[in-house]
Amino acid sequence: MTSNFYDRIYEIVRQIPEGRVATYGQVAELANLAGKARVVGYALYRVDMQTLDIPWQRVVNAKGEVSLSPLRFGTDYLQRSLLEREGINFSAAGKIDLRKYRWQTEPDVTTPDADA
DNA sequence: AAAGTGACTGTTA
DNA sequence: TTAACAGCCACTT
Repeated sequence: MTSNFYDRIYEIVRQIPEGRVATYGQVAELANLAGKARVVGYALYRVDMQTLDIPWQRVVNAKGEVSLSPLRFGTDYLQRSLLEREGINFSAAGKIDLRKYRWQTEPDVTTPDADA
């Protein structure tokens, strides 16, 4: 049961620090599963039902919004609550500023756009 | 085994 | 800016 993919995914998600969020695509990439973002979502979908040891709430979609299944309707409020509790701020549209809260595991140059 | 589904993402309009 | 399409791969039936 549970393919290796899932174990890898869970491992990554567990490493997301508080006050930070990661996208499904990002988690997939870190888990060596680039392009399989949907699989990540599927894995987390199961995790929610099996265990709560994983901070699934810190995983959001590329739009910076909380994604959820119509089956879990209502849990979006829970997820948002948990994230706000960690210090993450939501916009009026209910979106997260990924530029600021995205879990960055790689050193980027921040694109110093010319010389101001 | 084939077809359908999905907690996604990037491109195009 | 949002909305719709297609691509993507694993899981379920």
